[in-house]
Amino acid sequence: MNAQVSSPQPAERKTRGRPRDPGAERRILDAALEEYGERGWSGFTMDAVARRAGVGKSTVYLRWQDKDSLLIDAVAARTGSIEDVDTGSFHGDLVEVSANLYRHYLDPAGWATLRLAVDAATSPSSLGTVSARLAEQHTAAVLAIVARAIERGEAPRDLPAAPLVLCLYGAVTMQTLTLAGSERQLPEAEIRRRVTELVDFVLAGRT
Amino acid sequence: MNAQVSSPQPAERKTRGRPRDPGAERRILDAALEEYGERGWSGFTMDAVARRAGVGKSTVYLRWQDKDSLLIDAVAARTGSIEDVDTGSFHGDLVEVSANLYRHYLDPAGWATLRLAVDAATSPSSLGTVSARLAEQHTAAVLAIVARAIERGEAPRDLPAAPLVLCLYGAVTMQTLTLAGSERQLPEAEIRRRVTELVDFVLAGRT
Amino acid sequence: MNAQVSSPQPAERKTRGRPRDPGAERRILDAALEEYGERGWSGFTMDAVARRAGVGKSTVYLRWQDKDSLLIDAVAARTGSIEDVDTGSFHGDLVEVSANLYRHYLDPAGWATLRLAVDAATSPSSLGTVSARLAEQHTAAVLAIVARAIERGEAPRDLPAAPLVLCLYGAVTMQTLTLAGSERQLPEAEIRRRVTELVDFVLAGRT
Amino acid sequence: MNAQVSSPQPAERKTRGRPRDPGAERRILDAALEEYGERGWSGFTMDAVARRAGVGKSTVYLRWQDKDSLLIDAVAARTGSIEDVDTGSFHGDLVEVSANLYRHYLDPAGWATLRLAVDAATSPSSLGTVSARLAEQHTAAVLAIVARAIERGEAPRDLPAAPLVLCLYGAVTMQTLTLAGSERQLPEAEIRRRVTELVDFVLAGRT
DNA sequence: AATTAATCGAGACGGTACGTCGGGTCTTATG
DNA sequence: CATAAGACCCGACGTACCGTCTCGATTAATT
Repeated sequence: MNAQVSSPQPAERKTRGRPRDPGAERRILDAALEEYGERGWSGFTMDAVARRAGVGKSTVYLRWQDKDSLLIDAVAARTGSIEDVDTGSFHGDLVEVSANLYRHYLDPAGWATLRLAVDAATSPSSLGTVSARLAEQHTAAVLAIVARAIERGEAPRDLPAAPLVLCLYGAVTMQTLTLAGSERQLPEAEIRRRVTELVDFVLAGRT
Repeated sequence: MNAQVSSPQPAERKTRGRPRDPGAERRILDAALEEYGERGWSGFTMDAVARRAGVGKSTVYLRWQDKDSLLIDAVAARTGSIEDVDTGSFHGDLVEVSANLYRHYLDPAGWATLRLAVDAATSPSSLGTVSARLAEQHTAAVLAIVARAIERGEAPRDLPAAPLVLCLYGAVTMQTLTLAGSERQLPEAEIRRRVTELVDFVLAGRT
Repeated sequence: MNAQVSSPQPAERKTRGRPRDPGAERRILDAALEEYGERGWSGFTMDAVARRAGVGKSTVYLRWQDKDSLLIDAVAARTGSIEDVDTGSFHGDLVEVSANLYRHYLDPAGWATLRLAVDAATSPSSLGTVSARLAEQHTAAVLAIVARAIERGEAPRDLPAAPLVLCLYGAVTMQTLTLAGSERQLPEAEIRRRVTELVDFVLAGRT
Repeated sequence: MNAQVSSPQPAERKTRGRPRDPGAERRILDAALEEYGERGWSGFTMDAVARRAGVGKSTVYLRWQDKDSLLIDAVAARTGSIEDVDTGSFHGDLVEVSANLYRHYLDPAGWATLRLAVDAATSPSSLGTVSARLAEQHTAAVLAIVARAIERGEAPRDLPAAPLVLCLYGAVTMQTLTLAGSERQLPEAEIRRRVTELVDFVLAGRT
């Protein structure tokens, strides 16, 4: 998916003057993500990002109005491809998509998505919609899974999809929330175990 | 409840010289909360807090080692009394406790709890336990509710309490996450409606 | 006079390709002078000059290698025709030429000449000769006047011309130096009065 | 002399809070002068000054509002003790004071005084008076010399002192103006020779 | 007519310095 | 001693300009 979230300039296509370096954007986003991963939020510096991307600060500020916007986009760019999943069974799909989210949250960049969403919720800025947009992407993916399951007759026609998404994603979020720094290295098997437990709970008596 | 979380210096009682102004602590915490509510995280300034509290910066730093600690305490001080609930029915208790959480999250100070928990999860600092402690409080409360329900025969003995808590709290969290600034004023009825939907979903086929 | 001082590229005459816009040079110099007059040195910007001249920055940098060179030329272009003066008497000539200089210094562009000369004196750049060249022009003019006066018998054959030039020009310079922004609008009569006083002093006992 | 020219803050004496480091001011001024001497105007950086002075940038900006103000003060601080001179004879005094000025101008810091004066004359800022104040100091010194000479009977009672000062100082200024970088190392004897020539010219027929 | 080569306006580029702001510490004089 | 005030060092912020570069679009002189 990976749609720009707060997105560099509305892009008035006139092609007057030197065109923007098409590679710069990618390089900056990557640099931002790496910096964020290595130094964390409080060590995250625009100067460092620019330097690492081999770019002048003006080039960064030409595309993003401030630090937050950049980080949001950098982080949102990573938030793709969680969603498309098709294992053949309803239960399997939910486990798969939840495990994806779980893994996403264990990655510093992925976790940053959540942090920014939390920030955005109360901040007076215009970025308030970030979380909503991100959430929509996820929701849509799970809704597709549910629709498929209903088609296949694996789920009742009146299965309340919205609460299901909220519960599943929320549960994963809450669980990763309690994992401190060192514990954030879970083996794949453990992730699947935890996720399966949640899916089982959510699906109990509905298949 | 309101246990100090990272807490002003243990304060070795020796009482030589001028005693600490007993009101200062409260004034600082209040000021911190107000500042945080009005300006958000990025506008939250130690100078501003001190000024609003009518206090010197040293007085603040004498009690809290840094900005994070202060905000954590300021926020934790508000985080009380979510938990004890007894409406007489399992369903009612869950609705009540979820609504409490919902309301808590709509308050800037309450929301800050979540933000700090998110921060703490990846930060190398010693605050990593904050979220855990907070989560424990909540979990314990819901576990008590579940135990009571089982006693009353309203729930099966093998009801998986842990996933239930995660799903319910997670779902509330995710839902408030998508609420932007202006939408964060929900009428009580709307809160109950949303919460009831979630509880119904979680309890379906289990009562 | 108006010789190019650091001058737009020697221009190797080959004339293939589009010829340079003949008006651009003039427009840029004018714009530079106006900008300098309005904003002063620290507000003098290449972008602004280009914009005002209705020209791309490349067009400017194609003709002058840097900001200094442009300003020098812009300013030197205005520095003409101070020198040729012939009133018929020695005293009259000196008054005339001094008044010319005085007026020149009250004009922002003229004043800029001095500023650049001062800059050039210590800067390691190759502009070091600017002041010298300018000074030579002036000196030559006054020397001509002195020679004429000696011919006419108005001045002794051993009149030390060099110190005379230094004193006269120096005195005018120092006097304009103490004039702040608002005071730099002197009526013609006042200029003549001040200049006459200086010439009288310098000529005393020598005619 | 060395009066503050644009001078750090009017200084509202209340002595609340930590007093300003009394050494900082001196250290900053010295650092500024050294930086200016070594790197010249265009290489003169606030960061470098602060670093060299072992001081934070805020400490600098607390005392001077911007780069210009600092440089003016740094440079003005050096402009002292040119003036007091008493060799016993009128001619000797003038030679002495002129040689002092000459030497002052050959020093980068001293030359900067002139540069700033020139800047100040046209700049819209409030520093327009710098040059005037500086000039006054010098003028006053020479006037004292003239007065003494008249007392001693070495000069006529009606000697026009003002033009004399202007001519002498102006001539020295103009002469140093034509000296390029490398030529600015004159042996003491050469300075005296040049200065004596000027004084002789100015005094001719008046002693 | 097609080609070639230079110039043009526009504006993005990598840098560097600016002046501001905030964190956390330190130093006074006053309780 | 603690306190209120406020200066201190540090380092990041976002802006502004410099001088360079790269576009697409002219504009002539040369094929």
